[in-house]
Amino acid sequence: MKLTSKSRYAVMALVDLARFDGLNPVSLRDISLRQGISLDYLEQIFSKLRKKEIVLSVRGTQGGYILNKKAEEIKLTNIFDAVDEKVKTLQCKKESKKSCNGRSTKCLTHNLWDELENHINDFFEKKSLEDLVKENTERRI
Amino acid sequence: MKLTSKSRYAVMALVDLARFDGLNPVSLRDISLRQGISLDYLEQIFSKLRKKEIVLSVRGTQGGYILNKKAEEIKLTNIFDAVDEKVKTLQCKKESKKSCNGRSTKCLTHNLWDELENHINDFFEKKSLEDLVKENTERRI
DNA sequence: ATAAACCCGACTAAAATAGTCAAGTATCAT
DNA sequence: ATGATACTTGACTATTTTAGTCGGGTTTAT
Repeated sequence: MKLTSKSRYAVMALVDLARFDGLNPVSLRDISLRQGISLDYLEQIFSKLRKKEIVLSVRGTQGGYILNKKAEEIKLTNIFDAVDEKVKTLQCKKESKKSCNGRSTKCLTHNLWDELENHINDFFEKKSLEDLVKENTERRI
Repeated sequence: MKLTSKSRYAVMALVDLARFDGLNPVSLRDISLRQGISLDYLEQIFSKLRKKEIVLSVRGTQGGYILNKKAEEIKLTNIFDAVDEKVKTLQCKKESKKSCNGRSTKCLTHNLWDELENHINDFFEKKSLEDLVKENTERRI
């Protein structure tokens, strides 16, 4: 399983975007400055978010990004999926062909990792971008 | 967050050990053969498990390892902790000093990762080695 | 026209992972 | 006693992943 700064940045950037969303597109430059994330890196991340239709881009001056869905419809699962952050406990891919077919004593823990994955995915499927924005604005009152 | 093959091996090896536990010590060589894990790597892993008092070693011929606690008392948390598998979403350590103190817009997602960690740790704290052994023996009937 | 912004692919330094290797020490069986 | 078995320890290394950087585009508002 992995969960690295790329997905953390993606979530941070989208929360930032969601808060300023509505009027004008938000430029990566602004997000970069506010969140302290490298602009170049943000571009990579948003390229993926756009391909998964989580954001829309507006090119040219005054351009930027806007959310392509309501914040409440964007679940964390979608974000992680977009940036290739596999919520995956390293499994027995190679072994599965020969030995991890239920009969062998290998992969005793096979089911465990499945269970864990489901457990985590549940968490991410329930949590939406809107939840995070709310939590944050509440806290700053 | 990390969850790599080291912890997978640790769990696999301990389930294996638990199943053969009781009579004689189980040698790493046997576990290595049964589970297809490099003997050298297992030695590294068991060295850590021993230091955390999860297993006891018996040296010399006919030696090996035995569980140091009842299987039901060994929770997955303990195992992960022993092999240094931090269940930790990479956090804002460095930033926290200057900016992640509640006032800044950075670390908007700070709480999220805490929540996630707790969620996962719950899972691991409930699951014991015995659970895994049972699940496995049931499945093979 | 020009500057602001997105777009895209290649490159790379550093860290983590998944081991290997070598040289021990302890204990049992004979 | 002595050899074989098995644990003990620490150093080493190849591979992969991560977290970016860099250079060159294209689009569009003003």
